[in-house]
Amino acid sequence: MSSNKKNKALELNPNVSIDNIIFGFDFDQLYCLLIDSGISKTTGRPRLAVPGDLIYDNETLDEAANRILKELTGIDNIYLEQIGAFGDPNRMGKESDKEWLKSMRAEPEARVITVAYFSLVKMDDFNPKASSFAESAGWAPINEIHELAFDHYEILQCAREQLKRKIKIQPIGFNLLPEKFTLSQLHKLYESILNKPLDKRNFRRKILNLQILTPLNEKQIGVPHKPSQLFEFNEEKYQKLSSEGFDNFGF
Amino acid sequence: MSSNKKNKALELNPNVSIDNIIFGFDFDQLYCLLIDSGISKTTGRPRLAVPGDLIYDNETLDEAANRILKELTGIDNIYLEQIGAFGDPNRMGKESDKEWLKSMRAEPEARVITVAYFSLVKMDDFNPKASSFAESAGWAPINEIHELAFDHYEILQCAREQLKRKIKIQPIGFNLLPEKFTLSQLHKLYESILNKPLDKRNFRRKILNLQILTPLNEKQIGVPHKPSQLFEFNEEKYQKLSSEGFDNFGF
DNA sequence: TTAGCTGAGTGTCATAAACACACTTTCAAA
DNA sequence: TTTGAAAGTGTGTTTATGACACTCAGCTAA
Repeated sequence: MSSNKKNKALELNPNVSIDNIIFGFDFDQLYCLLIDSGISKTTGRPRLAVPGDLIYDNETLDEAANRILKELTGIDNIYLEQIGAFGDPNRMGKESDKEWLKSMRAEPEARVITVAYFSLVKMDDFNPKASSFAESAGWAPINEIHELAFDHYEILQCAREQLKRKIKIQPIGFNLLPEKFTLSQLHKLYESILNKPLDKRNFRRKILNLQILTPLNEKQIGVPHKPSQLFEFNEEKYQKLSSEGFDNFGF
Repeated sequence: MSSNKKNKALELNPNVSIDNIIFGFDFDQLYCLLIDSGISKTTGRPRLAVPGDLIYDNETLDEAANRILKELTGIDNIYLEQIGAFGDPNRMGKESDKEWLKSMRAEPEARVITVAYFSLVKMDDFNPKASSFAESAGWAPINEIHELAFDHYEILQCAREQLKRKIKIQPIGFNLLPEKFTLSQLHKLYESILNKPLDKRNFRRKILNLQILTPLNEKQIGVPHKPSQLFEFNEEKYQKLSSEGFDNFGF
């Protein structure tokens, strides 16, 4: 780390990275956006990882996380929450990781602490983009991910736990849905995140009692069954609710 | 960062530090352990900060946090939980901070991300110790702290919030009490952490219903009022309870 | 046109948790 | 022996939770 160069602003910090678990939901299950850096020479398998990058010395951690999101998906203004720092000295010790580091990093041996984030995106907004750190990127169903580069699998599990914890307390789930959605979609989302079935009637009662949903004069069209009422999230009412100290959705 | 020296194990990483919010409780209010690095030349006031240090390249973040705790208090094996990373590029930008950095750090201009922890200690165990990073250290009542070095005040507030959140879910409060304690002491502890009064009878009922306390054949002695029954925390029962999926103390 | 499929939508009862609330007991000190 | 100070205790009300099964609306295909 040289510390007093003129172009400090453009300098990557070799010791701190951001990794960003990007969650999506397709009305059926949770997905995570993974990048593929190609077939590993050491394992012969594709090397899947969570998108991430070293930070620049002039950006905040949140800015870096947003930058990564933007570079990869082209989208902005996304729900983003820090998970925490992961810093096992051997977190990048797998052979396939070292191979990748050598090809990508100016200081491949440097000890890197990563700050993990998760973000919640509307899957429709996702515009896959060539990025500096991936040959390709795509959505993987969360339950079908069993192995990732570095300590990313561990980070993913922490992200799932944190999302579980958080959604019981704040209605952040709406960030995974389009503006207009049905109660069944929301129901399925909660089941996917909490990873357990929730009684339909009890769920609807609880959500509706919160009064943070505005029913629209609109229904689903073209579905081969009774069309569902559409709702939108009422940010304003929620702010009022939470300013009164409400912090429990009770799932 | 040189990356392939022989003595890598002994190298401080100039870019990553740990700060450790150490909470204590004296049966009346919450305290936080602060270090005093002497009178600032720029402000003329004592420079109070949370204990912390750069990390070594061969230690995990948890190990570094424990090291800081040990160096300062001489105690080991303490409840420790990560809060998260704080990385505003200007987090060390106050004049009094710069002054201190110049006198203490090999690379005073380096951009430092800090990983914050909080720990819960039994105040009796605290053995003040001369430490490399402080002239003196002492307990400050949490509600009387209004200003700290760096971004430590902000970190402290996050720590308080996280403790609040966590104590509703896990009985970590016992770490702040001696082995043997009374229900009133526990009651006061919860009130201090949650920062609101709790009904005595409802509190006692809730705690006792959890069945994680073992009543002892012992009472307070020498108190000028009805002596209180002493209890101890039953780790075993708690483990059983939480393995059954219990995660809500309902405060 | 109608029969059949699919998911939407709806209400009640029983149980459990939360909350509000006031008096008696035990010890030490004066 | 009186006083002060905190310990300890129970009930009724309200609110939230959880379990549970049928009808409705629209589409499709025979």
